[in-house]
Amino acid sequence: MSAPSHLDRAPSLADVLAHRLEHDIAQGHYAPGEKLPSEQQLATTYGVSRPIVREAIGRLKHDGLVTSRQGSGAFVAESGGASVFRLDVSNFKDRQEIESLIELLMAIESSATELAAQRRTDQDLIAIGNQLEAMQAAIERGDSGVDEDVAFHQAIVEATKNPFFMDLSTFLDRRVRHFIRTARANTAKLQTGHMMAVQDEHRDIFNAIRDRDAQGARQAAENHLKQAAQRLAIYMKPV
Amino acid sequence: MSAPSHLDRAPSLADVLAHRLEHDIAQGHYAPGEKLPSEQQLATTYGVSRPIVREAIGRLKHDGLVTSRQGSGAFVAESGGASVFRLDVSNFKDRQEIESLIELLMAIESSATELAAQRRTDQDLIAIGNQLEAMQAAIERGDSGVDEDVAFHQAIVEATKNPFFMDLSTFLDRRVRHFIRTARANTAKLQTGHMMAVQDEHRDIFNAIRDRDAQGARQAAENHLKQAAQRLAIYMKPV
DNA sequence: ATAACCAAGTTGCCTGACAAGATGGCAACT
DNA sequence: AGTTGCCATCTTGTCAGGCAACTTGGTTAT
Repeated sequence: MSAPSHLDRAPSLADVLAHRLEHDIAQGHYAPGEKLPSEQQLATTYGVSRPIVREAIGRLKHDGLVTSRQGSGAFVAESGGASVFRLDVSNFKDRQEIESLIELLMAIESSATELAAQRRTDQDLIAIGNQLEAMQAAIERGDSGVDEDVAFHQAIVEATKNPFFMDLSTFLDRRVRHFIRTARANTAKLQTGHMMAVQDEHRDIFNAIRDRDAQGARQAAENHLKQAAQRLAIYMKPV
Repeated sequence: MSAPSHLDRAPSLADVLAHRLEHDIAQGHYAPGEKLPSEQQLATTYGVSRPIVREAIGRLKHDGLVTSRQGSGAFVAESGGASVFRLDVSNFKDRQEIESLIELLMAIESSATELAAQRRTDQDLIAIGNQLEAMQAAIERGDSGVDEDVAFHQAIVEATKNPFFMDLSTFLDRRVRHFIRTARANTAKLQTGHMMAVQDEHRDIFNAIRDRDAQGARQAAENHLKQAAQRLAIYMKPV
């Protein structure tokens, strides 16, 4: 079935070529705006076939590092560097990586909560309140409430109206939530006492947002995330 | 939302196919761990050739959405969602987007400064101090000092030892700096008075980091970024 | 000199083919 | 029977060659 015993699969030729070109561009070997060699030429110099070159270049195009014009050639993108940022998270649960990820999540979420308090519309507030109630219902139902927890934070982030916050938060929440799930499967320890605390912290955040108290919202969010990180630490295996 | 409405260029077949598969996976049309149709099959069903299918799937692999095993097939990745986050920034001067970007930058940078104050080694402090002096030299030289400014912040972020902060900050700094450069080319207005203020704010940050005053570092950073945003607003064209 | 034009180069895409790895079933053996 | 070993078959990875659409720069004709 799954059992993804990921031995490092051999990198494909397109992989190594893409990385090589990427490296050459970053190193300034090809200047911005410069035309890079034709596919045929790259194929011969690197000893691979043209489809491989196409795949590699296609990847760079996708990452905004080069743009190509039919009939003309491929050019490395101007405007210093890529127009898309890639955040690679190795699926592997490396403790260090998870902690770094959580730090980033805390930074994003606390700022987002502050902004949400400043900008929330009445509709935003209603949405956040609904998620708060959904969380309450989950608790009384005896559910894990992880999904509702995430939804609550998502509703807050959406009130910022900042797409970057929204996207990043979605991604990070997903990641961390996934980590929690897999980790919890090992320890299998339910903590209903914790959830009451979570809900109290959530309520503080909600009240601050309701009152448009930006500073208070930030502090409430920081407090909540700090507590959450501590609760989470239980699931972390000691190194 | 992130409609790739690249007006300049018609989307390639691989593009549309990749987006389509991406959409199907996100929509749950293909479950995690499920094997998706063979390349040949996809080629016939979508009416394109196998190389195109390969390119599209290669892109999804690159983004961590699917994994493929030679001889077996391609499977959509487990672990809820992608393992890489893509932040697409349309290269061009959309005021809304720049403001959102700057907000994100402020969130990252102020948190990073706080962390840096907690974790800095003596070596980190020296590196940051060096950049501070370089900035001073640039001012006295009459330079723009944008590069030195960025380098100062980079040195701080590196002191966090958090790779995600480092990478994201690098990207955002690059983007914003690029915006400043192009915008400044229009207004072409040098502001030596501003730079003295910048330097003062930088010094406050430095001192707080030196004293390991996390709270003070955060406040100094927030103050600096707030001021910087206001100075930057000059370059923003009214909508 | 200027304008139309054509040939070479380049990307976008296709067909066909072979090698390497994986899978499932069939046959042989215990 | 149950297990083991082998093989046909499928799938991905890679290659070769070729045609169409487009860009570019020089050449020719006016």
